[in-house]
Amino acid sequence: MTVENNAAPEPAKPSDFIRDIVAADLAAGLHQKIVTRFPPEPNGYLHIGHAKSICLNFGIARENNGRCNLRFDDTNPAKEDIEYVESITRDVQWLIAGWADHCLGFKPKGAHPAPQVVNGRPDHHLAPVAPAPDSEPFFASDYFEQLYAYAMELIKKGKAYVCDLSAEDTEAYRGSPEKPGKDSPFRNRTVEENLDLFRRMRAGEFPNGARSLRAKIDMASPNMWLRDPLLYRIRHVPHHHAGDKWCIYPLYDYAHCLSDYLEGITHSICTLEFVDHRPLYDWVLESLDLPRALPRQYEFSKLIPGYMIVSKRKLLQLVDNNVVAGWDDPRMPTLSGLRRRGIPASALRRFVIGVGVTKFDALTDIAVMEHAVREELNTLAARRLAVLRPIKLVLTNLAADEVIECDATNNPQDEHPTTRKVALTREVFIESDDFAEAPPPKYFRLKPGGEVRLKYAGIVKLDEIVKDAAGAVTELRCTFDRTSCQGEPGSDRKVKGTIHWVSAHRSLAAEVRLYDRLFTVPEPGVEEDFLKVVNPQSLEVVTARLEASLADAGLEDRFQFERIGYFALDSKDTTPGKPVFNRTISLKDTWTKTPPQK
RNA sequence: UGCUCGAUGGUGUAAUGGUAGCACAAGCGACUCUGACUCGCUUUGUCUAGGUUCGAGUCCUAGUCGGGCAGCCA
Repeated sequence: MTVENNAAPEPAKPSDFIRDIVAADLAAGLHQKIVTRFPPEPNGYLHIGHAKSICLNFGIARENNGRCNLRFDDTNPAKEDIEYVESITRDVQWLIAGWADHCLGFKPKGAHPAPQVVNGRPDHHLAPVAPAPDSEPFFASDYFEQLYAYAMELIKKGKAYVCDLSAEDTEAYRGSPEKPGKDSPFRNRTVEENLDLFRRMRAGEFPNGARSLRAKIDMASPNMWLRDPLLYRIRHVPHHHAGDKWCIYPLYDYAHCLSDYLEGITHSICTLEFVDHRPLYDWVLESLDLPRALPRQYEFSKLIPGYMIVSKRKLLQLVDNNVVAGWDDPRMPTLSGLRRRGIPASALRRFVIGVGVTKFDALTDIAVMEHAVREELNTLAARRLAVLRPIKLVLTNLAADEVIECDATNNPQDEHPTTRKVALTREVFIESDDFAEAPPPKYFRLKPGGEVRLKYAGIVKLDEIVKDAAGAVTELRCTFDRTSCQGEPGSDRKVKGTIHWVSAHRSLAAEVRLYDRLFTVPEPGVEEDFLKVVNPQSLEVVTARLEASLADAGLEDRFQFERIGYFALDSKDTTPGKPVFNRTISLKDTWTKTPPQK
C-alpha cells in the first residue's frame, strides 16, 4: 500500500561495457575497492537523465561492494546556489533509498583532503564515509587549496602559464577544428614570472578576465581541448560553499580529474560529450607525478526518453513561461516532478537500469518507462473505487436508507490479499464512460436493457434512462439482483462487464489531476520551437467521487483506482480534509486504444 | 575539409569467430468480479561493398549515414 518499503525486486544483474571494464580491472588487481562518483553541478534540478547516471554509478558501487561519492562539481560560483545543493542531495537520496544508500559516499563535515605519504611521495586523499549527522557530500570547492598547489606544480614543470589574452583573443587564437590555432604571445613566460603572476591572480590583483592560467599543450592539436585549455579564470565573486576566500576558480577539465584523484575514484563515468575531453583528463593527471593509481574516464550515452525534454535551459523556459507550475510540476521530467507525480523511485530505477548502457545515441520509447511504472505500481498500489466523471445510478429495489457492506480486495497481487468494506446504497455514481445509450459493437458496459456487475457488489440491470429537458441523461434507474451479492448463490453468475462505482452519499468529492505527456511529438528537443509542441491536454482537472476510505490516504500511499489508473496524493496541494490526487499513469487500455504515435 | 564516437526488428538492448536472443511496442487468442494483471501464439532485424575464415553481427579494408567537438559552462 505504501512505498515505504522501497526494496524492489532486483532487475537481473546488469551487464554492459563499463561493468565489463570494472570487472576486468578488478580481476587484474588494479583496485581493491571500486569507487565511483556522481558529480552534479549545483545549478539546476536533477532530471530523469541524471537518474540513469546515478543508477549506473551507484549500481556499479553496490555490485562491487564499493562506494559512490556524491560530489558537487561547484567550480562556477556565478551559476550555482546552495538551494540546488539541497534539492540534489534530497533527490539522490530518494532515488537510491533502499537500494544503494549503503554505498553513498559522504565525507566528514568540513573535511578536506589530508596529507599522506605514498611510496615515499607526498599525497593528499579524502576517503568516503557513510552519511551521518556529522557528514556531508563532497564538494570540488573543498579542494581549491590543493588544486592551487597542483597548479603551482604544473607551472614549475613548465606545463602551465599565465596568459593575458582577452576571452575574445583567446578564442581567435584557438583556431577551428579544421585550422590549427596559434601560440599565445604569453606562452613562453618564465616559470618565475608565471609563479608570480598566478600568486597575484589569487591575491586579487587583477580584474575579472584580465588573465588566465592555461595548460601548455599543443595549439595545433586536432583535438580542440588540447589547444592550451584554460585551467583557471579570475572571478571576483563569493562562492556558495567556499565563501569569499577565492577570486580565481578552476575550470571543469582541471578540477574534475583531480577531484576524482583526491577522492580515490577508480572509474569516472560521464556522458559522451566528454569523450573529447578524456585526453585532457589524462594529461592533467599524468603531468603531476601522482603516487596513487589514476582514475580513468569512461563515457556512455545519455538517456533521452521520448516525449520529454532533458535540457536545463529548455526546462527553465517551461517554468518561466508558466507552461508548467514549477520545477516539481508533475509533468516535468525532474526527479522532484516525477516523485510528485507519484512514480516510485523503484520504478524509475527499474526503467533506467533496463534501458542499458551503450555509446549509441538513443531515443528511448516512453512506453518502456510507462511499463516499468505500471509494473511497479501493480504490486505496490492498493485498489480503490473512484469515479472520475460521475453519472447517477439508482438501484430502485433498495430502500433509501439501506446499506449493503461489500468486501473489496485491497490488492489481488498480494500473496494473502486483505479486504475492506465498501458501502452500497440506493444511489451510486458510475463512470459516465461506462454507460452508452447507443453502444458501439462489443460494448461490455451498461446499455439499455443490459446487465453489468458493480464490482464487489452485484449485478444490475438497466431499466430506465432519465433525461432532463435538454435531453441530457441525469439518472439511470436499475434493478439490483440481490442473489448476485457476495455469498449468495448467484454470486458467480457471469455477465460480460464489471464496472466500478461509489456510493452517492458514502463517498467524498475530491480534486483529481489527470496528467498526460507534456509534448505531442516523440522528440520535442529537436523541434525548431519546442514550446509549440506542448500538449494542450497535458493536464485535466476533474472533481471525482472517491470511496470513503480514501479520506485516510497518506502522502506515501499509492493507489490504483480500479479500471482507471494509478494515483497518489499531491504532496504540495493536499490539505487536511481536502485531498488532491494526481494521476501517475493510466492503466493500459487495449479497448479504447489511443492511435499509435508516429 | 580536421578530430572523435557510433550503426543489430517499429524502439531499446544482448550475442566477446560457432543456432541472431531478450524487453517494450504491435497483432491474434485464452483467462478475468479491473477491457488491468497473467498466459499462449505471431509479425518484424545485423548500414553497404569487398576481404580473411570451415564458419563473420563480431576480425580487416573501403564507403554510407548519424552524433559530438571551436565557453574564461559543466
